[in-house]
Amino acid sequence: MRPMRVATWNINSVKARLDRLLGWLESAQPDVVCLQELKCAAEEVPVAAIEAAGYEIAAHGTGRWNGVAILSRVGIDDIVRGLEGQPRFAEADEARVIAATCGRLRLWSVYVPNGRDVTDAHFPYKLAFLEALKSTAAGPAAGPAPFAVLGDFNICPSDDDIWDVEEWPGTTHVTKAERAALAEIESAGLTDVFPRALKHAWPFTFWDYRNLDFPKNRGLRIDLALVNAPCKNAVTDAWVDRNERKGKGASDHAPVVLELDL
DNA sequence: ATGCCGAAGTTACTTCGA
Repeated sequence: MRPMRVATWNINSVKARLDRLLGWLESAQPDVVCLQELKCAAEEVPVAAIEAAGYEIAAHGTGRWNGVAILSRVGIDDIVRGLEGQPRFAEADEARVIAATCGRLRLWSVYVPNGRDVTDAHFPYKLAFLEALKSTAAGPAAGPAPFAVLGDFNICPSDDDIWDVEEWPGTTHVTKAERAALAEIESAGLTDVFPRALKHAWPFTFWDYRNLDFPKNRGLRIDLALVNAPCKNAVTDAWVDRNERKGKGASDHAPVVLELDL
Protein backbone atom coordinates (compact mmCIF):
# COMPACT_ATOMS: atom_id res chain seq x y z
CA MET A 1 0.00 0.00 0.00
CA ARG A 2 1.28 3.43 -0.87
CA PRO A 3 -0.35 6.85 -0.94
CA MET A 4 -1.72 8.15 -4.22
CA ARG A 5 -3.16 11.63 -4.72
CA VAL A 6 -5.95 11.86 -7.31
CA ALA A 7 -7.72 15.10 -8.29
CA THR A 8 -10.55 16.29 -10.52
CA TRP A 9 -10.70 19.84 -11.83
CA ASN A 10 -12.91 21.63 -14.34
CA ILE A 11 -10.17 23.87 -15.68
CA ASN A 12 -12.32 26.04 -18.01
CA SER A 13 -9.81 26.07 -20.92
CA VAL A 14 -6.53 24.18 -20.61
CA LYS A 15 -4.82 26.68 -22.92
CA ALA A 16 -5.93 29.85 -21.10
CA ARG A 17 -5.21 28.16 -17.75
CA LEU A 18 -1.87 26.49 -18.59
CA ASP A 19 0.23 28.60 -16.20
CA ARG A 20 -2.23 28.01 -13.35
CA LEU A 21 -2.29 24.28 -14.15
CA LEU A 22 1.50 23.98 -14.11
CA GLY A 23 1.71 26.00 -10.90
CA TRP A 24 -0.91 23.83 -9.26
CA LEU A 25 0.76 20.58 -10.33
CA GLU A 26 3.96 21.86 -8.72
CA SER A 27 2.34 23.02 -5.46
CA ALA A 28 -0.31 20.30 -5.01
CA GLN A 29 1.78 17.36 -6.26
CA PRO A 30 -1.10 15.19 -7.52
CA ASP A 31 -0.25 11.79 -9.02
CA VAL A 32 -3.32 11.76 -11.27
CA VAL A 33 -5.53 14.67 -12.45
CA CYS A 34 -8.85 14.44 -14.27
CA LEU A 35 -9.54 17.62 -16.24
CA GLN A 36 -12.79 18.83 -17.77
CA GLU A 37 -13.65 21.67 -20.16
CA LEU A 38 -10.38 21.68 -22.09
CA LYS A 39 -12.17 23.93 -24.63
CA CYS A 40 -9.88 22.84 -27.47
CA ALA A 41 -9.24 19.94 -29.81
CA ALA A 42 -7.04 17.12 -28.49
CA GLU A 43 -4.20 18.10 -30.83
CA GLU A 44 -4.22 21.65 -29.43
CA VAL A 45 -3.65 20.56 -25.82
CA PRO A 46 -0.25 21.89 -24.61
CA VAL A 47 1.16 18.39 -24.20
CA ALA A 48 4.85 19.32 -24.19
CA ALA A 49 4.53 21.65 -21.20
CA ILE A 50 2.52 19.05 -19.26
CA GLU A 51 5.01 16.30 -20.08
CA ALA A 52 7.87 18.57 -19.03
CA ALA A 53 6.12 18.83 -15.63
CA GLY A 54 6.41 15.05 -15.34
CA TYR A 55 2.98 13.87 -16.46
CA GLU A 56 1.73 11.66 -19.23
CA ILE A 57 -1.57 12.83 -20.71
CA ALA A 58 -4.52 11.27 -22.48
CA ALA A 59 -6.93 13.81 -23.97
CA HIS A 60 -10.29 13.75 -25.73
CA GLY A 61 -11.36 17.03 -27.30
CA THR A 62 -13.14 18.11 -30.45
CA GLY A 63 -13.13 21.92 -30.42
CA ARG A 64 -14.13 25.02 -28.54
CA TRP A 65 -16.47 23.33 -26.05
CA ASN A 66 -16.24 20.36 -23.69
CA GLY A 67 -13.07 18.26 -23.75
CA VAL A 68 -11.67 15.97 -21.01
CA ALA A 69 -8.25 14.60 -20.09
CA ILE A 70 -6.34 12.47 -17.61
CA LEU A 71 -2.83 13.41 -16.45
CA SER A 72 -0.72 10.82 -14.65
CA ARG A 73 2.79 10.38 -13.28
CA VAL A 74 2.08 6.79 -12.17
CA GLY A 75 1.39 5.31 -15.60
CA ILE A 76 -1.56 5.63 -17.98
CA ASP A 77 -2.92 2.56 -19.78
CA ASP A 78 -6.01 1.17 -21.46
CA ILE A 79 -7.31 4.58 -22.58
CA VAL A 80 -10.96 4.65 -23.69
CA ARG A 81 -12.80 7.67 -25.10
CA GLY A 82 -16.58 8.05 -24.74
CA LEU A 83 -19.31 5.87 -23.17
CA GLU A 84 -21.03 2.79 -24.52
CA GLY A 85 -24.24 4.11 -26.06
CA GLN A 86 -23.35 7.73 -25.33
CA PRO A 87 -26.14 9.98 -26.66
CA ARG A 88 -25.36 12.62 -29.27
CA PHE A 89 -26.47 16.25 -29.13
CA ALA A 90 -27.35 18.16 -32.31
CA GLU A 91 -25.93 15.19 -34.20
CA ALA A 92 -22.50 15.70 -32.65
CA ASP A 93 -20.35 13.31 -30.61
CA GLU A 94 -19.21 15.44 -27.70
CA ALA A 95 -15.93 14.85 -25.85
CA ARG A 96 -17.23 14.26 -22.32
CA VAL A 97 -15.62 11.04 -21.05
CA ILE A 98 -12.12 9.57 -21.05
CA ALA A 99 -11.01 6.53 -19.06
CA ALA A 100 -7.58 5.17 -18.13
CA THR A 101 -5.82 2.91 -15.65
CA CYS A 102 -3.26 4.77 -13.53
CA GLY A 103 -1.34 2.62 -11.09
CA ARG A 104 -3.89 0.30 -9.48
CA LEU A 105 -6.84 2.63 -10.13
CA ARG A 106 -9.25 2.51 -13.06
CA LEU A 107 -10.77 5.98 -13.39
CA TRP A 108 -12.91 8.12 -15.64
CA SER A 109 -12.82 11.86 -16.18
CA VAL A 110 -16.39 12.97 -16.90
CA TYR A 111 -18.04 16.23 -17.95
CA VAL A 112 -21.80 15.80 -17.64
CA PRO A 113 -23.91 18.07 -19.91
CA ASN A 114 -25.15 21.27 -18.27
CA GLY A 115 -28.81 20.84 -19.18
CA ARG A 116 -29.21 24.61 -19.74
CA ASP A 117 -32.95 24.74 -18.87
CA VAL A 118 -35.51 22.11 -17.94
CA THR A 119 -37.48 23.02 -21.08
CA ASP A 120 -34.41 22.84 -23.35
CA ALA A 121 -33.49 19.80 -25.47
CA HIS A 122 -30.18 19.83 -23.57
CA PHE A 123 -32.00 18.68 -20.41
CA PRO A 124 -33.25 15.26 -21.67
CA TYR A 125 -29.81 14.92 -23.28
CA LYS A 126 -28.29 15.36 -19.83
CA LEU A 127 -30.55 12.66 -18.37
CA ALA A 128 -29.78 10.27 -21.27
CA PHE A 129 -26.06 10.87 -20.76
CA LEU A 130 -26.41 10.01 -17.05
CA GLU A 131 -28.24 6.79 -17.97
CA ALA A 132 -25.44 5.77 -20.36
CA LEU A 133 -22.94 6.66 -17.63
CA LYS A 134 -24.73 4.33 -15.21
CA SER A 135 -24.91 1.47 -17.71
CA THR A 136 -21.24 1.72 -18.63
CA ALA A 137 -20.05 2.19 -15.04
CA ALA A 138 -22.08 -0.66 -13.55
CA GLY A 139 -19.56 -3.36 -14.55
CA PRO A 140 -16.37 -1.85 -13.13
CA ALA A 141 -18.30 -0.44 -10.15
CA ALA A 142 -19.25 -3.97 -9.10
CA GLY A 143 -15.80 -5.42 -9.80
CA PRO A 144 -12.96 -6.22 -7.37
CA ALA A 145 -10.59 -3.57 -8.73
CA PRO A 146 -10.50 0.01 -7.41
CA PHE A 147 -12.63 2.21 -9.67
CA ALA A 148 -13.58 5.90 -9.59
CA VAL A 149 -15.70 8.24 -11.70
CA LEU A 150 -14.48 11.80 -11.19
CA GLY A 151 -15.64 14.99 -12.76
CA ASP A 152 -18.11 17.80 -13.16
CA PHE A 153 -21.55 16.21 -12.73
CA ASN A 154 -23.47 19.49 -13.02
CA ILE A 155 -25.78 18.22 -10.23
CA CYS A 156 -26.06 19.40 -6.63
CA PRO A 157 -26.68 16.09 -4.81
CA SER A 158 -28.68 17.81 -2.03
CA ASP A 159 -30.11 21.22 -1.18
CA ASP A 160 -27.07 21.75 1.06
CA ASP A 161 -24.88 21.61 -2.05
CA ILE A 162 -26.05 25.05 -3.21
CA TRP A 163 -25.67 28.25 -1.21
CA ASP A 164 -29.42 28.91 -1.39
CA VAL A 165 -31.73 26.57 -3.27
CA GLU A 166 -34.43 29.26 -3.23
CA GLU A 167 -32.21 31.26 -5.61
CA TRP A 168 -32.62 28.59 -8.29
CA PRO A 169 -36.37 27.92 -8.57
CA GLY A 170 -37.16 25.24 -11.12
CA THR A 171 -33.69 25.29 -12.65
CA THR A 172 -31.31 22.56 -13.67
CA HIS A 173 -28.74 21.10 -11.26
CA VAL A 174 -31.24 20.75 -8.40
CA THR A 175 -34.20 18.91 -9.97
CA LYS A 176 -35.58 15.61 -8.72
CA ALA A 177 -34.92 14.03 -12.12
CA GLU A 178 -31.20 14.85 -12.03
CA ARG A 179 -30.84 13.74 -8.42
CA ALA A 180 -32.68 10.50 -9.20
CA ALA A 181 -30.31 9.86 -12.12
CA LEU A 182 -27.33 10.44 -9.81
CA ALA A 183 -28.87 8.10 -7.21
CA GLU A 184 -29.21 5.45 -9.94
CA ILE A 185 -25.49 5.73 -10.70
CA GLU A 186 -24.70 5.40 -6.99
CA SER A 187 -26.97 2.37 -6.72
CA ALA A 188 -24.62 0.60 -9.15
CA GLY A 189 -22.12 0.52 -6.29
CA LEU A 190 -20.55 3.97 -6.22
CA THR A 191 -20.20 6.29 -3.21
CA ASP A 192 -19.94 10.08 -3.34
CA VAL A 193 -16.74 10.87 -1.39
CA PHE A 194 -17.57 13.94 0.69
CA PRO A 195 -14.53 16.26 0.82
CA ARG A 196 -13.40 18.58 3.59
CA ALA A 197 -13.92 22.30 3.10
CA LEU A 198 -10.74 24.28 3.74
CA LYS A 199 -12.86 27.26 4.78
CA HIS A 200 -16.58 27.87 5.53
CA ALA A 201 -19.07 25.18 6.49
CA TRP A 202 -19.54 23.37 3.17
CA PRO A 203 -17.17 22.09 0.45
CA PHE A 204 -18.48 23.96 -2.59
CA THR A 205 -16.48 23.34 -5.78
CA PHE A 206 -17.86 26.04 -8.12
CA TRP A 207 -18.48 29.74 -7.73
CA ASP A 208 -19.73 31.87 -10.64
CA TYR A 209 -17.37 34.60 -11.82
CA ARG A 210 -20.22 37.11 -11.51
CA ASN A 211 -21.71 39.03 -8.59
CA LEU A 212 -18.83 38.47 -6.16
CA ASP A 213 -20.02 34.90 -5.78
CA PHE A 214 -16.65 33.59 -4.56
CA PRO A 215 -16.02 36.23 -1.88
CA LYS A 216 -19.63 35.83 -0.76
CA ASN A 217 -19.29 32.02 -0.87
CA ARG A 218 -22.30 31.64 -3.12
CA GLY A 219 -21.18 28.25 -4.39
CA LEU A 220 -22.25 24.85 -5.63
CA ARG A 221 -20.89 21.36 -4.94
CA ILE A 222 -21.11 19.79 -8.40
CA ASP A 223 -17.63 18.31 -8.92
CA LEU A 224 -17.79 14.83 -7.47
CA ALA A 225 -15.70 11.72 -6.90
CA LEU A 226 -17.79 8.54 -7.05
CA VAL A 227 -15.86 5.46 -5.95
CA ASN A 228 -16.58 1.73 -5.73
CA ALA A 229 -16.10 -0.23 -2.49
CA PRO A 230 -12.43 -1.26 -3.07
CA CYS A 231 -11.57 2.37 -3.81
CA LYS A 232 -13.65 3.71 -0.92
CA ASN A 233 -11.73 1.48 1.48
CA ALA A 234 -8.52 3.12 0.27
CA VAL A 235 -9.65 6.75 0.82
CA THR A 236 -7.72 8.36 3.68
CA ASP A 237 -8.62 12.01 3.04
CA ALA A 238 -10.42 14.33 0.59
CA TRP A 239 -10.71 18.11 0.29
CA VAL A 240 -11.60 20.97 -2.05
CA ASP A 241 -8.58 23.15 -2.84
CA ARG A 242 -10.50 26.44 -2.77
CA ASN A 243 -7.25 28.42 -2.74
CA GLU A 244 -6.95 27.63 -6.45
CA ARG A 245 -10.19 29.59 -7.04
CA LYS A 246 -8.49 32.80 -5.82
CA GLY A 247 -6.76 35.49 -7.82
CA LYS A 248 -6.38 36.58 -11.41
CA GLY A 249 -6.92 33.95 -14.06
CA ALA A 250 -8.60 31.33 -11.84
CA SER A 251 -11.02 28.73 -13.18
CA ASP A 252 -14.55 29.09 -11.81
CA HIS A 253 -14.15 25.57 -10.36
CA ALA A 254 -11.73 24.45 -7.63
CA PRO A 255 -9.94 21.08 -7.70
CA VAL A 256 -11.26 18.21 -5.57
CA VAL A 257 -8.40 16.12 -4.20
CA LEU A 258 -8.48 12.53 -2.87
CA GLU A 259 -5.79 10.71 -0.92
CA LEU A 260 -5.85 6.97 -1.52
CA ASP A 261 -3.83 4.13 0.00
CA LEU A 262 -3.60 1.80 -2.97
C1' DA B 1 -8.60 40.28 1.35
C1' DT B 2 -10.82 35.89 -2.43
C1' DG B 3 -13.52 41.61 -5.43
C1' DC B 4 -18.27 42.84 -9.27
C1' DC B 5 -17.61 37.26 -15.84
C1' DG B 6 -14.62 34.66 -18.95
C1' DA B 7 -13.30 31.73 -23.10
C1' DA B 8 -13.31 31.16 -27.97
C1' DG B 9 -14.43 32.00 -32.70
C1' DT B 10 -14.51 35.87 -35.34
C1' DT B 11 -13.72 40.98 -35.91
C1' DA B 12 -18.66 43.66 -33.08
C1' DC B 13 -20.91 40.15 -31.58
C1' DT B 14 -22.41 35.43 -30.39
C1' DT B 15 -22.60 31.08 -27.91
C1' DC B 16 -21.84 28.68 -23.94
C1' DG B 17 -21.37 27.92 -19.06
C1' DA B 18 -24.18 27.07 -13.77
